[in-house]
Amino acid sequence: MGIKERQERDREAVRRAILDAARDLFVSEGFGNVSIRKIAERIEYSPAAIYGYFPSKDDIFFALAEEGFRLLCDSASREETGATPLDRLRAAFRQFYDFSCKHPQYFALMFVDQSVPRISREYERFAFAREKKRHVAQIIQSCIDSGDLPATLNPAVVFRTMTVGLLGVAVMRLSDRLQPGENADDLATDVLNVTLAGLRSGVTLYSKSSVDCPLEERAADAKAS
Amino acid sequence: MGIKERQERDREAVRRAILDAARDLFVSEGFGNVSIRKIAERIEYSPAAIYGYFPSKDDIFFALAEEGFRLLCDSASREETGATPLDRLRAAFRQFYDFSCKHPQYFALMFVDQSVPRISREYERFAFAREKKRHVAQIIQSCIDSGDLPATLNPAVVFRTMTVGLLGVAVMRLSDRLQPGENADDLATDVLNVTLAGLRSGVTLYSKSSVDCPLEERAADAKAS
DNA sequence: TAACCCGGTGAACACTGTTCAAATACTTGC
DNA sequence: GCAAGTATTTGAACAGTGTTCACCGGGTTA
Repeated sequence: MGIKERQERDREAVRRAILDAARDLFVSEGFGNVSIRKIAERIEYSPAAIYGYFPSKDDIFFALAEEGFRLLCDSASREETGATPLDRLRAAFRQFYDFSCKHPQYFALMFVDQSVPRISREYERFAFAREKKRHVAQIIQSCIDSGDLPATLNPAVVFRTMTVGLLGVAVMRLSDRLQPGENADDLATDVLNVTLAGLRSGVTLYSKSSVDCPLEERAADAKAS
Repeated sequence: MGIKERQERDREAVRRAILDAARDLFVSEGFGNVSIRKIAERIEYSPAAIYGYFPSKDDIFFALAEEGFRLLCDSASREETGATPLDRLRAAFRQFYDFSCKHPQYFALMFVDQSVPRISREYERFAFAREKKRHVAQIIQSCIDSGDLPATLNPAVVFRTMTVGLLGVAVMRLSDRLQPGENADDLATDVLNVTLAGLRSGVTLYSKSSVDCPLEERAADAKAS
């Protein structure tokens, strides 16, 4: 009765081989230069065989994006031994920026590329990422509790505000739009400091958002699909 | 003696037709779906003819990016009738974000796409954009002069800090990574306010940068090419 | 052993950017 | 007006892309 299981294992092994080959190719050549035929050659299968495992090329990239989120969430799990809540918050977002430097291809796939927009829709599949987000929101909350951040702030909006600043730096760096004299790392530090300072200053935020997607939105989403 | 000139005009007309066709295609279908053959069909020329006007497809996109910068700089020139220097500064960056909403394809080409990174290198060609940047830097300086921003701030770094925040929001919006409950416009407002509040709070910025690229960098750049 | 099923394959389709020899259109010199 | 020369335009081809599909072969099941 182990036949079915062995078949399943084999299938999973090939699936992994495809993803590994795709990852190797796209970290070394950029995801614009990854082709089904190159992947096929690397795993010594015919190009058509890949379509028995993934319905399209985009789905391979989608799986890689998921892998990227796993990578980010794992790396961000360590190094939270900051002294103060504010230090831990700073470290968490610094790690977000560092990730964009260490894994530029993954980062582009996860946050920039327009061909993989399903991410914000696939609820179940990215539950772990939302879990991570919730964790950072707790750090933000502890900053509020300790008085490092004003009590008027919404943790979810703080999260987004800090995210987009560093996302901007990362995009600027990855798309090579900085002037020769400018340094992305220093800019990241400045953005981190300026944003935190701004948040501490007691500005009133307009955005309405919560760490988890509201239930009514989830229902509307389910109805749309 | 007008023949040479007429020839040149004809050439320029075809060049324009190519760019117009490319622009139409790429604002309606996204620049990933623009092909030389589609452009050729639109202008009723053979695909090969286009290579008499542009050395490669990337150069067409590069020309479009330049056009986008012209569009941004022009649109940003109006509406500077803010009451206070700070209002004018806010309006300038709000327009940057608005541009990303009004012309998403241009914006992606100008600030996100990795296949057009020459922009930061082509010095002469984008002199007008640096001129615009200098203008915004002057607004920032007037904010400093009026006491709306601390005198310790470097205008160029202020410029970058505000840019990357809104760039982050724009990228988030364009790549469709916001959660269903989140609103990009509100987020842009928050980022604008938080960043300005942070800058006003008297943080010390680490980045060293100037509005114009330092001369020694220009020399190094010229040597590299 | 025969039937079945399912994974892998080669070939093909419709695309893509780009190149190049050949043909055409036009300008110039006689 | 005709020939020579020069741009410009073209069709065809090359090498590549994602994707589909009829077909084949081997392991599984009856």
